[in-house]
Amino acid sequence: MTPHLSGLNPVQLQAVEALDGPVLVLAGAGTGKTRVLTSRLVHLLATARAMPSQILAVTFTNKAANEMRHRVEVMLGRPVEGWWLGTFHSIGTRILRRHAELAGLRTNFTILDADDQVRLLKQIMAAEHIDDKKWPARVLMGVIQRWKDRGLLPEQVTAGEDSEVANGGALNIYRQYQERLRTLNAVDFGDLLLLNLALFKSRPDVLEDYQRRFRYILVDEYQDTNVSQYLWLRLLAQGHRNICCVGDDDQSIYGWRGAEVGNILKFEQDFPGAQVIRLEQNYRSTARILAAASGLIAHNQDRLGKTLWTETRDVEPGEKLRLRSVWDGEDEARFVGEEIEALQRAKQPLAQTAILVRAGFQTREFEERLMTLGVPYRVIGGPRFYERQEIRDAMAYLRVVNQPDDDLAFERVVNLPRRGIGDTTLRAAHALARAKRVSLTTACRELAQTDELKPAARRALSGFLNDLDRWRAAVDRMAHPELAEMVLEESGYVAMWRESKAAEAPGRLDNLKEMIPAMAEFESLAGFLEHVSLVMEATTESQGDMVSIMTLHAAKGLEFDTVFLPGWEEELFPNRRTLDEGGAKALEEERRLAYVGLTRARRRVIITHAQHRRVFNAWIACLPSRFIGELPADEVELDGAPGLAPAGQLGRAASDDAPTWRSPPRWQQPRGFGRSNPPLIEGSAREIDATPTSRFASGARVFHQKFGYGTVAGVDGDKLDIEFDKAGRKKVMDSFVQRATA
DNA sequence: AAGGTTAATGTTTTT
DNA sequence: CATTAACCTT
Repeated sequence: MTPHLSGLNPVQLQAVEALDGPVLVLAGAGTGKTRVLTSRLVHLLATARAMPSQILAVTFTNKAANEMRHRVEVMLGRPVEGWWLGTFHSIGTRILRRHAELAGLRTNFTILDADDQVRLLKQIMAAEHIDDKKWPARVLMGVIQRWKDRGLLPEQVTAGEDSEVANGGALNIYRQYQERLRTLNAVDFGDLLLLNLALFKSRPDVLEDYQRRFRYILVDEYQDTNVSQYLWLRLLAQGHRNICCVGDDDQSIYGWRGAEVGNILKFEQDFPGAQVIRLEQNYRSTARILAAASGLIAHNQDRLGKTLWTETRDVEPGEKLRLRSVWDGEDEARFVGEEIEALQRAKQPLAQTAILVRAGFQTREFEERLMTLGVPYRVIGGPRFYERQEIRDAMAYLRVVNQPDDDLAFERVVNLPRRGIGDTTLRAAHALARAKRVSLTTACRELAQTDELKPAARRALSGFLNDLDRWRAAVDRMAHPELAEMVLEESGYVAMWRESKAAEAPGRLDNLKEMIPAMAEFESLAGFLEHVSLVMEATTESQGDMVSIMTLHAAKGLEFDTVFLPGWEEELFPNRRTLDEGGAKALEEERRLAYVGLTRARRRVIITHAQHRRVFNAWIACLPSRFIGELPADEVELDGAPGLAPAGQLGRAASDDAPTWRSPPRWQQPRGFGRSNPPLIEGSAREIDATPTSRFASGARVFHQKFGYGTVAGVDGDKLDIEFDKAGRKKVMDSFVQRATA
């Protein structure tokens, strides 16, 4: 047997060897998915079934693509040249650049990021007199993005779908937005796929060429594809029909970004005669963790159904999951910190420990605690290098040099540092640009020729345009890192920070210095700019033995010995806002997120829920997440102070009490209703929807569990301003205090 | 054109 | 509370 096939279990082997025809591999968490993917690619190449250039392998992240490339090359023992391996977006870009002129673009088109998109939209909305207050640009952006996710160009959006947003003007804005992008010789992320679709539609000959080319297509994380990606794949696969999609419907957590679980659920209908292979043997987690995760995810309706199992099931089930009830966020961080120190004392590597949270803001308390304890940690997915202000500014300079029509970049730097090109000048330029349907640079050039501007402004503008011309002339005769250095110096941008007295100025200069050598890795300025647009993340993988803190979304695909899952509370997780927006479907996605969290753990899971949390400036009572109630009781042990734990919750579905997502959380229901626990704290029932009026008036003596006795100093709806005897003046929810008894 | 003040607004975010 | 964007004043 060939070496790349050895060590695979029978089902994995089946998945690797099923090369022809449509194949769906349902790969549960920890079942060796990556192994199968890479082996399949190696199998294709090793058996010479396909040349590298005939293989299309698509992933969602650059990380996944890089890992796949690396593992295939290691297994094969040689580098692979010329294959189409990359993210949906990078391959979409590659195809689009080859045929740019057919899509109304030039080859050097710019890829805009979310920030630029919003700024562009704001401009269009302002011109259309749409109230930014009523319809924030971000919301409209979301609407447009969603259309793009579904593969819809403006002319394909049906009138009925338009009405709800921006008084029926969203489609109009979308149309203008697309027009404007073409003028700017720019695309956004959605376009990278969408314009591929349009290209394939208008030029069947081009499509046919790719259909012939890609004899074998491989797709990772298929459950996360949106409609546009799905259509793209389906078109490309129509030639040879050798498409293999790998995914796990239970790990679909990007629905809010347009991913359609439906794509994976209906694969067999889309590709008749498809083989469906289920990878169910888990090599990662203990039997207990698997049982808990399976028990939880069984509460979802929309799933293909898989049962994960492990060979050690009966022999050594592993530790029970631990459930800990804590007083508040601070207490939670303290508890997690202590547990981590205990692991440290037990000589467990910190790198095998992770804290996985629902939302980014939750990381702060853990960071603070670990910092105090001196436990090394890293936060994954924080603010990224290329999102820093100074880097974005520098990038804008380079963009505008590389592509003169990139208005958003132009606007960003035209008066940075200040060179006397202010509002008035720009307003005139904008007006001219809009009237003539040209880019801002072009408009500015024209403006500098007329005497519409005051002499000072005119001189400043001409000066800047001359600089741009000079820099552009240097693109071909200078190495791009040197060019960048020159641009940043001559523009006065670096000087601006050098002279700045701001505390963060030195740091910003350091970052700029760091950027220049990083550019040398790319063959050209354009190559560097594309990398930044498509990859965004800095390649500096910090190493060392550290605890990882990240969101559940960021944790997908990773694994750790010990996983802490804090914040398992109603409202936070499942997230209230998500539920409000997405209903029952969203609840299932939240549950999948919980499932992803549990299945990251190899040996140990510690779940916590806080009884109170500070939300902005008020304290609120929190109930344990319904997901806690959905965990099989046998697999979980209650940890710590008895009485505080949600006894009686465990092992029965908490969602029995709150069966639908619309029903209010249990603590809002009348006392004694159903099987609800009595509130842990007297008076913790709180009104949400009704306009709240406080039971208390100014001057009332009250008692608070955390802050002790105090006097009500002011009442604002259900919020009380209380002067506490010991804790000082605080704003507190009405529901959180009781009348002082003494 | 620049700086300072006030008001709004707080999930997840592979590309 | 803490951050950011919009606004208003000089």
